[in-house]
Parts: sequence; structure tokens; C-alpha cells
Amino acid sequence: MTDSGTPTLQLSAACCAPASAEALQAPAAEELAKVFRALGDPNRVRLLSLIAASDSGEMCICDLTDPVGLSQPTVSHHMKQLAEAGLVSREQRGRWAYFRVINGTLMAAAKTLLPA
Amino acid sequence: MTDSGTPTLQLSAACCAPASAEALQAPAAEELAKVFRALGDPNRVRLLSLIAASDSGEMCICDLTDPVGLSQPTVSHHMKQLAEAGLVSREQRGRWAYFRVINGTLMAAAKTLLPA
DNA sequence: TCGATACATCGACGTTTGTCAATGCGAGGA
DNA sequence: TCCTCGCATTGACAAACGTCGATGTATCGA
Repeated sequence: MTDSGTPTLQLSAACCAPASAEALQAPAAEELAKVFRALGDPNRVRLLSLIAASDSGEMCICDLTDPVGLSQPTVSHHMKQLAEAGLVSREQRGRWAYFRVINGTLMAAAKTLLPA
Repeated sequence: MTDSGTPTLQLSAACCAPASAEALQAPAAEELAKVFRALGDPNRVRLLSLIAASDSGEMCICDLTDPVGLSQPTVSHHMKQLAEAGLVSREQRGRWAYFRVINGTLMAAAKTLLPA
């Protein structure tokens, strides 16, 4: 893991951009594309949705493999993608790795792209 | 082109879903993933941003090739992806094909995934 | 101490994706 | 009637992606 280990999604979306939008430059576009690409797979969309819909708001890998019907390594791989995009957080508790949805990321990305 | 010729993105997002979210089923997840996958490439993000930031709100292929630094066929290919995802509309006027941003699509997708 | 559990990583594979040059096609202008 | 322009499609190729089985690595309980 030499890159993108941390969700560096700062974006504008918070500060004081003038209402008249400027076209995104290449680095910003890459940052946004990373978030959207993480959601470009149906199984990852379902994984995120499952966590968001769970009662406790968090889930471990073993709870996720069955609903999506994928192998444990594959789910682990997908969760890593989501985590690197800043869409979920990962917390190790004992033998389990619990994932939670990071709520601002997707909306911030969408609003940065299309403030409308 | 046997599939996905039309932006069939109906989604819920408008009707009367109970506040307590349910995890998305496979078909809905695929529908959302199609939208996000279209934005999973930095150049497509820039293309959409360029159109959104343009004065007239519309742009043709020839105006887009230079800013992104891609060949005309490649830009045409990317715009087709965005159109099939329902993110832009295409209108032929004379020899030019004008593209406009369809504003609701991205926000609807984001809110369907994470209503928070 | 040993075995079982939960997860990550590795290696491999078939498929999909992004890109371009070449070509096709329709619309306008001369 | 040509020729030119704007765009789409085709064919090809390298790179990236999704998936799995096998394996490695902690952690917990007996």
C-alpha cells in the first residue's frame, strides 16, 4: 500500500467557492473519480448499503459475505476499495474488523462535481 | 448495443420510502453502479464538469477534445458512457452534437444509496 | 500450548476498460 | 455535384478490474 492509504478527500464543498462554477482540474477530477469508481461495482454498492441499513451502523466481513454471495477474500478486497475511497472506516476489535459508513464523502463528491 | 440504451434510472428517491432504510437489492445496486461507474474515470469527471461550467450549459465534442487532451473518438466514447448513464443528454443540431448535464441523476443516485 | 476463527495477502485467471488510428457517415458549403 | 467538417463506429492492444483458492497472520478459547 504505497498510495491512497488515507482518505485525503478534502475537496472544496465547504469553504467559499464563488457560485459561478469553474471546471475541475485534473487532480481534483482524479480525486472525485476515485470515490465514484469505488461505487462503480454493484457488489460494492450493496456492501455499502448493507452497512448503512444495519441497526448498529457497523458490520464485519463475516456478516457481509453471505448477503452478497461472494467469497471472503473478495469481500475483503471490496471493503479495502471502499475504505481507500474514504467511504467507510475500518476498526479492528479483537478478531473482527468493523466497518462504518463515512457519511459526508459521497455527498461532498457529488456536490463538488455538480453544485446544482 | 443490446442493453442500457436508455437512462432507466427511476430509483425511489421521490416516492414514499419509510425513513428506516432497507439494503438495496441486486437490480437497484446495478442501476446505481452504472451511474457511479460512468464517473469512475477522471476524464469523464472533467468532461461533465466542463459542460456544467460552460456559459451556455451545453458543449459539443469539438469543444471538449482540447481541454481534456484526448482524441476525438475517445471523447465521443466517454460521452456515450455519460449519456447511457443518464448523466448528460445529447442533441444533434446540424453537424454538431450538443451535450447538456442532466441535473437530477447524480444527486438522486447518491441519495438513494445513502439517504443520510 | 494448541486448535479454531476472522481477516488480509498472494498468485492466477478471464473479463472489462481506456485509448488510439483508421474508417464510415451524414450535414453543409462551394 | 464535390469537398470539407463533425461525429460515431470499428478493430486492436495494453492496462486495470473482479473473482477465487491457497496461504499467511493475529486473536481468542480450551
